[in-house]
Amino acid sequence: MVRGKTEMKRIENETSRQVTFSKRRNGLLKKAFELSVLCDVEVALAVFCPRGRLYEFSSATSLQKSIDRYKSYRKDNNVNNKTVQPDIQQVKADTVSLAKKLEALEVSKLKILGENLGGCSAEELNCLEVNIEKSLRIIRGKKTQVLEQQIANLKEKERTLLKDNEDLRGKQRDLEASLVVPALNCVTPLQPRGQLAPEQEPVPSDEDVETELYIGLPGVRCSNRRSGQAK
Amino acid sequence: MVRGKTEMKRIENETSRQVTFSKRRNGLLKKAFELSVLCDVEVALAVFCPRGRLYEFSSATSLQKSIDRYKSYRKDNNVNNKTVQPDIQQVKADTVSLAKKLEALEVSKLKILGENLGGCSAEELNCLEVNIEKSLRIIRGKKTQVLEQQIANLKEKERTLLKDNEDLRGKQRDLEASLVVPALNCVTPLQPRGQLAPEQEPVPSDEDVETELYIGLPGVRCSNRRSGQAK
DNA sequence: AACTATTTATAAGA
DNA sequence: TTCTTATAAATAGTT
Repeated sequence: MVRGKTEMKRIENETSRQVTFSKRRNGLLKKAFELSVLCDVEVALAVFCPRGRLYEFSSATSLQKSIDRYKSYRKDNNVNNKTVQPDIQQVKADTVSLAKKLEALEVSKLKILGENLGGCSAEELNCLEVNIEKSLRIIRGKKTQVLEQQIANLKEKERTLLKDNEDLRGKQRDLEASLVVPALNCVTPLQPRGQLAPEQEPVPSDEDVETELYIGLPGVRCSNRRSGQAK
Repeated sequence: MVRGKTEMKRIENETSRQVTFSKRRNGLLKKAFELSVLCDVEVALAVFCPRGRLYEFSSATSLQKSIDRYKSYRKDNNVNNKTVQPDIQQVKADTVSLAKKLEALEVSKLKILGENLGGCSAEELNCLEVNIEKSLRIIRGKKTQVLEQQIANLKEKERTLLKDNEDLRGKQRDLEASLVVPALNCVTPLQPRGQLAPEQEPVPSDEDVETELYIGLPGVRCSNRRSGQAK
């Protein structure tokens, strides 16, 4: 909040975390108090610090009273036995409900995937077929779209590479020229493999020059002898 | 705190108090959350608004859990609480787990149905396509099977009915014969309605015979009077 | 703990 | 309710 936004995650430095805890805890307690006074509402706050201490605030006469009110709000007003029970039942009910939804969804998915079709009527099967055909169309469309994008990207890359090649060839020609003119007896330069346009064929020199192009296989040489030719 | 310090006492203006409550409540909840995250401590907060609603925050899985921790802190942790608490947590964990599964399944189903394909790679789309094509084959096969079964059933029914018809016609012919031979003047027998082949047309008798076919309507009799006939 | 540069919170108005 | 704005308050890092 100051001198650079604080990232909303646990402060790793122990001391720093301790200091911040102290400051912010007070701030929070103060704010809780102010809210309860200004707006005339009941506020209960408990902060459990790591080393076991407890900081609490309640605008009611005690936090216990607030807890009781909370329980009352949660409709489990009774003493111990029943205090937690309804809550657990609520949660269990939620779980059961979720489990049912999950099962229904699983059955539905299985049917869509063509499994577990035992009890399906012709009508239901037809409905499934229609939905799946539609889905297939959509998915194929999306796939085409994705692939076309990939192709477009690759073509763009190809264009860039071709242009780079062109530039390199140009530079190479310049270099060749600057070498051929001052020293006619020392010519044939290395060529990039492949994609050589005819006009980029190395100019045969009058000299007995052996040019070797090496490809990446060990022991395999690609030689381009001109010895006999020039004679 | 702004445009003139706010006096720390109940805001008397109803509307103003309501607005301030809303704003400060949010601020307080936010601060409680921040404290719990930054300092890695458990914070529990409950605000009871005048109109009965409850706003709560707990960095634990639930405010109830914080209350239990509070009780434990206050050394009034009775047996009941201890026995029920782990259970409730177990059930809650189950619920969370189920909810996650449910969500994943929903996403998966949507994708299969061609919706929500935003982030799919070409590979994923291909996989979907293959699965769906397979499913489509299965469903179409099943559909064919169901329809063929229906056809088979109908054919079987037809066969049965034809056979019944045949049997009935045979009985009819027997009856006819037994009636025609001993008493030539007493003929027209009951005919099954419809589906009468031409050769089964009742042989018109020479006698003045009144034949009535009764159908199942109340008050309608189906008599085959022969009284005059026998005279 | 005190200081301060900044960020946040928020009261009032729209 | 939500947005805007001026200003009060909170607070991170420093001393």
